[in-house]
Amino acid sequence: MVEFEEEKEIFLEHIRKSGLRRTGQRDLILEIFLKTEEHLTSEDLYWLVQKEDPSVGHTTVYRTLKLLTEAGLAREVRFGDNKTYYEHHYDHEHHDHLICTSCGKVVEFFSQQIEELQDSIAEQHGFKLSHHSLRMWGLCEMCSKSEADVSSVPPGAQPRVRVKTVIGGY
Amino acid sequence: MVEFEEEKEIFLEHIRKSGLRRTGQRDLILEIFLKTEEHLTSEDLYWLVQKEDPSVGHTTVYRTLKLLTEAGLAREVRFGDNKTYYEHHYDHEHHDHLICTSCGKVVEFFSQQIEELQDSIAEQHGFKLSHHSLRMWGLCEMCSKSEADVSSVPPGAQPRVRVKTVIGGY
DNA sequence: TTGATTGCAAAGCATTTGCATGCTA
DNA sequence: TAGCATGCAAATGCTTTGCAATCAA
Repeated sequence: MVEFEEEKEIFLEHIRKSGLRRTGQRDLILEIFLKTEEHLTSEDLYWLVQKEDPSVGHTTVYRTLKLLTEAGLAREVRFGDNKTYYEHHYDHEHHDHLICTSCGKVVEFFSQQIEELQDSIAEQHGFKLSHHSLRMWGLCEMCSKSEADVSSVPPGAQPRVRVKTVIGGY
Repeated sequence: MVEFEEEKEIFLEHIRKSGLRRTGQRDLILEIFLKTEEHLTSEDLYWLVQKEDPSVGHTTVYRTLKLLTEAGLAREVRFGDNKTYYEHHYDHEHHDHLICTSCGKVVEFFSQQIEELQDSIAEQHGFKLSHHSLRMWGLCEMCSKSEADVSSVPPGAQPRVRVKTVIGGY
């Protein structure tokens, strides 16, 4: 069984429409991106690709992620650590992010009510909206419980977001 | 009449509490920051400071802006061009941003309803919220009117945001 | 064959850091 | 006088670009 047929077709269609070329590297990068259901940096994806084909360069991964974004398969997100993460975009509901500033956990959520309010605010200001980004930072349940007790931070917890001074606003 | 007394007092108080020192550079940078009611990068502020005192270095402006942020006088914001902007924070209502992707115009807005929805969503997920960032991108009224007609872009319009692929998510 | 694609190295940017000197408290 | 602050230069980290070689159509 072939996986991600639809996504791959969309990619090929985008390649075709834009007069670009299909290459082994692009296929491989797309494949691995689609397989990985996580927020990835270009760097992260680069290392995954390396395991399959060590000849692929950093640059190609960067360029391919841009391509996937243009094709509507990927979406760029930032969590406040000055890195660009990519997540699946095609066939994924639009959503926003809740980010734990202690352990780096990211929760995706969606609120129809907020979406509607946003549209109406944009309209009030005469804006034709193309996209938006809503991020909320705070302590997740686990981290706020163990706030006072440093030793109880989950072992191996790797904060994705190390917020010194907050980027992206309060 | 002395302007910005309150802000200056807050700054001095912060200096005191943190065991830091008051210097001419910090005073000057604060003064100019307070005078400028705009979204400024460290670079922007650096050049304004240069006009008054060419001996002040870039580093000091960076460091002082961090200080002002810690003191609660400034707030960092990002609009999608990978630069950090600063805006006044003290005694300024919390607000979010609408950004025109064509001319770079930034509109500040506030919605009590959205704030409340955010709080309730965070609560549902067990998060103790510390801050958030909501940005919406699109075309402002003027730009969407002149969309088809490139020649009618306002002369001298300096897009603050040059969005190639969107940073910060849709 | 033609022109897009690749990978390397180098360049770009915004931001941060090391360090000797200078200056508040 | 102690040690924080400053400014320079260099380093950093992520991302983009120039370019010669390679490869898809």
